[in-house]
Amino acid sequence: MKISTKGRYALRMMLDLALHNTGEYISLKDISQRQGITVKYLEQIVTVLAKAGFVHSQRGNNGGYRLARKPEDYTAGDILRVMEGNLQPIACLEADPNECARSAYCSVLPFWQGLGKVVNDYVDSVTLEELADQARFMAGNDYSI
Amino acid sequence: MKISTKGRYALRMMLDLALHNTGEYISLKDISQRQGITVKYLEQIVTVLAKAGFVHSQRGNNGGYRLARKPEDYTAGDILRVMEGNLQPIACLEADPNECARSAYCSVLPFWQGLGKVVNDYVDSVTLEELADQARFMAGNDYSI
DNA sequence: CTCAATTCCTATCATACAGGTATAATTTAT
DNA sequence: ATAAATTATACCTGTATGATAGGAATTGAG
Repeated sequence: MKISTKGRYALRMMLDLALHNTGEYISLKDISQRQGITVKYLEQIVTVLAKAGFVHSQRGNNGGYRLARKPEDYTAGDILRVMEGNLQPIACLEADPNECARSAYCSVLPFWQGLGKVVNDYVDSVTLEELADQARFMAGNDYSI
Repeated sequence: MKISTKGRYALRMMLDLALHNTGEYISLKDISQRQGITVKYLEQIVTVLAKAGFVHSQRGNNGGYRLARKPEDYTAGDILRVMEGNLQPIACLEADPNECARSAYCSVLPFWQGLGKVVNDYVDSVTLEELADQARFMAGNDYSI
């Protein structure tokens, strides 16, 4: 019952991009220094975010990444689901194909469905802009975090 | 972001005991047949439950396990936390010793704390008795599930 | 007392995933 | 051209998960 580092780091990376959302491209090197995550690991994470259309990339010198939309148009849930897959607590609640044989008469299923719902509702209630606001508030306008 | 089979099976096992809560001891063999889980795997799970004082065991012929308290005195959260550890979404939120170095100025921490709270509040809002009611309702008094 | 049922204890094993490193190819701005 | 950056791929190590298995110890019933 844990969020993996990929999901956590993705959130911090998107937050970093939101705090430096000037329109210019931000290099992974800069993000790496601010966040204390190796460039190599960030590459793996940002590749997924780019494929999902969450960030735009620019190759070459002065290249890097920037947000594809405005910070208020991402929820934390959007970002986490891209990295972690759906946020359902058990496999039975994912796509129907690999449906559990007991599902028709599984009396615990509604309980798990309820848990999946509160989790997804919560993470979708927080936007990237709100996280950025929180970061600016805590850092007193020092966006290095 | 998944509950492991240990947690899921523990819940089904406790539910099975609740549905057969006659005061007599229930053998793992019986539970195994009803739940489709091997006796050997059930042993591992019930050992944890017994150490936590959630079930009482009786050795020897006609031995087995029974609930230590009434079904309404367990929450699903009690059972899951015993098997899964605390249900916090990230390690930073566990015991203070291995505290993250960034925690003092981590602007994402409140978000994760909020997620941990909705998860724990939800699982603590459902009792074993309520799960048993649901099972009896769905099975029409056939407690085999 | 003995036997059978059952808990208890300790291994073992395969697989998957997490977390991270390394190397090299390709693209682009200047 | 060349430097900086992305992109792709492959590899590595450790740990957790999801089981299975063998056997010892305990107990109740006959």
